[in-house]
Amino acid sequence: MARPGTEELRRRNRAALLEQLHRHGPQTRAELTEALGLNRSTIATIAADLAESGHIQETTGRSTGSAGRPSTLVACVPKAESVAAVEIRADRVRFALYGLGGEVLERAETPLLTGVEASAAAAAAAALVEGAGAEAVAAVPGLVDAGEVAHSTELGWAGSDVAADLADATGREWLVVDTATAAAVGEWTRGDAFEATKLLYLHGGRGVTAGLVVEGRSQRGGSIQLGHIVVEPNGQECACGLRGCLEAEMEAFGYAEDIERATMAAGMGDASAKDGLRRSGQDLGRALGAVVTATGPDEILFGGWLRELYLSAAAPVRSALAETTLPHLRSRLRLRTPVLGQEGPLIGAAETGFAALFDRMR
Amino acid sequence: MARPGTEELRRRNRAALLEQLHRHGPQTRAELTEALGLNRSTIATIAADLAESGHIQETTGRSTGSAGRPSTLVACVPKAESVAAVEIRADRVRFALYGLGGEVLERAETPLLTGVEASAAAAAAAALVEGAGAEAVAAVPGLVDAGEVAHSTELGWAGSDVAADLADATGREWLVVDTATAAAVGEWTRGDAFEATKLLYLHGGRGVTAGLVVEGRSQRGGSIQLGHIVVEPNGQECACGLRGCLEAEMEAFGYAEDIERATMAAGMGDASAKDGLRRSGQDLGRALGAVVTATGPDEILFGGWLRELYLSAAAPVRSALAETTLPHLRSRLRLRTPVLGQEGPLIGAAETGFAALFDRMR
DNA sequence: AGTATTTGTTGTTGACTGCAACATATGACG
DNA sequence: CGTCATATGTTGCAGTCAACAACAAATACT
Repeated sequence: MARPGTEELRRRNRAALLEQLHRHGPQTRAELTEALGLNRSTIATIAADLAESGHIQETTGRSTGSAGRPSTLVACVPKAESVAAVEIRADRVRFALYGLGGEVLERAETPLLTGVEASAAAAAAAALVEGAGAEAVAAVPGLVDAGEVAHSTELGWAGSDVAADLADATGREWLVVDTATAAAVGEWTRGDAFEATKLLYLHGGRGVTAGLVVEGRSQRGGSIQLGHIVVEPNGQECACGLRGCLEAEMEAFGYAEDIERATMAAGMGDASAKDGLRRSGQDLGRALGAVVTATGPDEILFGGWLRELYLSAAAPVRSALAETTLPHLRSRLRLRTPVLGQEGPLIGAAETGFAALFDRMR
Repeated sequence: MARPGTEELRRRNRAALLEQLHRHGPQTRAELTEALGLNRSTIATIAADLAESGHIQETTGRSTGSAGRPSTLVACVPKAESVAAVEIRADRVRFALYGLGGEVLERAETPLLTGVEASAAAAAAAALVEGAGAEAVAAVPGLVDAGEVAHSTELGWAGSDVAADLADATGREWLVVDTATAAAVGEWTRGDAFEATKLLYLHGGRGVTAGLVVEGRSQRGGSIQLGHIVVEPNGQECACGLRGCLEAEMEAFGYAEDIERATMAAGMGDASAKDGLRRSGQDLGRALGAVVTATGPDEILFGGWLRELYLSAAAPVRSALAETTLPHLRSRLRLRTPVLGQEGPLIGAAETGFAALFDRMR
């Protein structure tokens, strides 16, 4: 009875096969053999195992055009495992249940009164989730550290133990990640940023945060308060108590979530709007410069309203960045906008949950 | 013949046992059983295996004072595996050969002419190493990325492929890490910073760099050019082409490696020296603020001449840090000085090599 | 001196993966 | 349309591994 020994191998291989299908879609057994580096017979054993437990479904292979016996196609069953993802925002809580392979099984949302406490948001999330999914993950905009939200400009929270609140409200464990990091994971796994080894996602909501993801995986401390990088020593007073934070300096220009109006005004030739955008872009570039020097990403995505800011003020962002980062760090840097839009944080939260699920299976 | 399958288990367990001995010193088989979570009999098998290959030595157990048969003591054999560590500095190349368990087997150094090219430094390193050790690791002060030194203020290099130069000169593979990261690894593994989950080591040489280590392991992009964080927009011109870099601003105060003179002068009441230290500390604190916000460490070590700066200007460093980081990030932060001194980078480089060696054994 | 306790040793067992031989299903070719 | 080449699934077997249990050994305690 060698359980923790040899059976660990089986568990690892099971998890690897399922993860492969989850991430890269239906594949033939031959492709799986290649991808996992295992023997044909081993794949057969594991596939039979997973088929019996209902995780995968095999369909008799169709001809591929080339010679040889066609390989059987293997696909994961969406409902076999699912992850409940929740995004907590200032105005509402969004929920989606993702099945294996990334399919959306359910979707819902609840409006939230502004200025809501963490426990109330947790209650709203609990009502939406109702025990669905093997893992539950919440994305919260702010500085997240070990389940706690240390600071959130958007929600006005500080030191809220959201993981505990959610656990109390639902009677289960929760993972908590920050929205920017979640979105980064989403763009890497389901967007087109999978080539980036170090991906920095900027999230512009009521606050400005950033998330760093290395090879697609979030990591402890990847939650970055970009909005509280000091860009102007002795600058504007910020709600956080510091002076000259990026958020405070930007707020002085009078917009934030109201970026559309500003870009429109600038487009119509409004000089003060133009100048505001330019200076915002410059401040953002400076803050980014420090973060880039400190973390060395190779791709930066501008999400939320920063997307609009970047699209209409790319030049000042780039030039401020150029003035504050070494050539080498700059040269390998790609600046882009995300492709998943609103869904990014939810998808990324779900993928974080799936990663945990696969890890737990091993 | 199930090689890549079940034999992988054996390899993993062998490596785990050896790593345990390397990191925590001689232990009894009973302790190893506890630490690795394996069965007594399994430990016995693996120990016999490693004893035959000469990696460990078992000595009959002595009484521990408590009841029961005394457990046999197991120790790793230093010469069984070794790592060659080299530190390249502006004035010399230092070399030490470390055996399993961290023992120093050899030590040597070669003076270097100032303004030396990367290839010449590589040749000097090659002569010192001469095929010794299973792994060879070089610590270089600067921005290291995938074996290349993108920027080094101290050495005056930019875009030097040191890994390739070393490989050419020695006919073997080299790992290249930056000096600050190496020192961080050293302080974590052999110093007293093992409690830190995110350790930031500041290295003051001719340039100012930093290294980030998460749970004792260096990571891609952990090499931080702290000296090129811009602390003064439109400030002093820096050799790197930017303006207002920390290095350039500090250099304006006239010291760098000559910190002893400055602290002494300040101690004697020299007002301008005092002011220089204060302003240097302030600039350092500001740059640190950005790095802390971006990376969220829980411990910072001031190494090289920054040690002296910190010891004599802790107040301005702390207050500037307080003005540029959120309370939560600051509250869990411990500021300290390293304990390994000059040996830190070499020890850390060696430990990086041992980590690679153990990974390769698996 | 005898008992309790802890640990090393040995033979056995259940499990896993890889291999090789065979069976099966397709395309290519005459 | 039949044969051959090719690629893949299937099956029985072999080699390896870690856990377990029973036994032996070595110590402390009474």
